[in-house]
Amino acid sequence: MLRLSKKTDYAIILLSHLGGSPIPVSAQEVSTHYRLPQPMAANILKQLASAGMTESVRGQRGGYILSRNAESITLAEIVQAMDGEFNLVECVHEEDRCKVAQNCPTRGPLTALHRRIQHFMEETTLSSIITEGLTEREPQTLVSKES
Amino acid sequence: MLRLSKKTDYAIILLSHLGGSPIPVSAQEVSTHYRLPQPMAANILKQLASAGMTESVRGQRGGYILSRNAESITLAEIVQAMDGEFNLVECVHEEDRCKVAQNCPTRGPLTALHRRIQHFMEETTLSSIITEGLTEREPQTLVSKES
DNA sequence: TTGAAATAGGACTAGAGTGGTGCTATTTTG
DNA sequence: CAAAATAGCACCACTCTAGTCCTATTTCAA
Repeated sequence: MLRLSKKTDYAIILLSHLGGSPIPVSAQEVSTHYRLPQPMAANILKQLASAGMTESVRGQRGGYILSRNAESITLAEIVQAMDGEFNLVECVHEEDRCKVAQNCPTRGPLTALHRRIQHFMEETTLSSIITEGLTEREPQTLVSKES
Repeated sequence: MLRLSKKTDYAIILLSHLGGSPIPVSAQEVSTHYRLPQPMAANILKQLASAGMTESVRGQRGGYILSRNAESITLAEIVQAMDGEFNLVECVHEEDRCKVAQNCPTRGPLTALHRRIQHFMEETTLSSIITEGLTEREPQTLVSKES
């Protein structure tokens, strides 16, 4: 249905939160703050840690902090970590396996769309997400379909 | 996983094919031409017909033709017919239901991405897909991520 | 007029993916 | 030493996807 998974959605929220804290934040804290189930939050933070976007601090008073600054973490990276490789259509990166590769009319336009989305996600950094989240609290213009 | 369904993919192929034929094309024909399972092709063509993009001709020598010219059929419309409403994240069009709407950092950037994708899909017509499919048989530049 | 070829409109199924939970072990602090 | 936290799993219920199948109806053509 062309939708980002909820885990990716949550991951963005959690990373944005971590970006605003200089000390480790626990899964408990974020789960209560955003009213997410605690095991869910814990799992996502674990996944982000093993993907190298956060560092963990174990033990009491432990939690997670960003392992890099928010400018260097991209939306593309987050999606990749949570959802896996992004391929708009199956054949985007496997043209040789396609049955009708030579006369397939979809490759051109769909790979073009794929590249646009990929490009946007690579250009969108966690820091820009944090900034937008702080400033654009009433995104009327963003919701309407017409420009 | 942020992927178009195969049915959407097939639908684009089939519509492109119909765009090149002045006479009705049957499900049988396209299924053999593109090596798709016949029932699959038949179902997709039925669905496209009920969505108003094709018209059906029943009986022997029947089949489907485009109900409008290819310039007026957009990728957005095809995706909508096969995959349903496009929402990059659940909350794109239901901001009031969101638990953390006020301090949700994802709305801004994700609705922006949503709108870009939507816009591209609305700008991409079936006729442009057909044209690209005819001319760009070696889409090297489209596959590479850099550029 | 009758049979073949085609659509109409369903229901249906197996398998994959999603969202979410749970458990045990380990680490660290107070 | 106990509490609080992460590590690394496995696991489940549910939904969605891809694909199949069946019966009825329409139309052409021999």
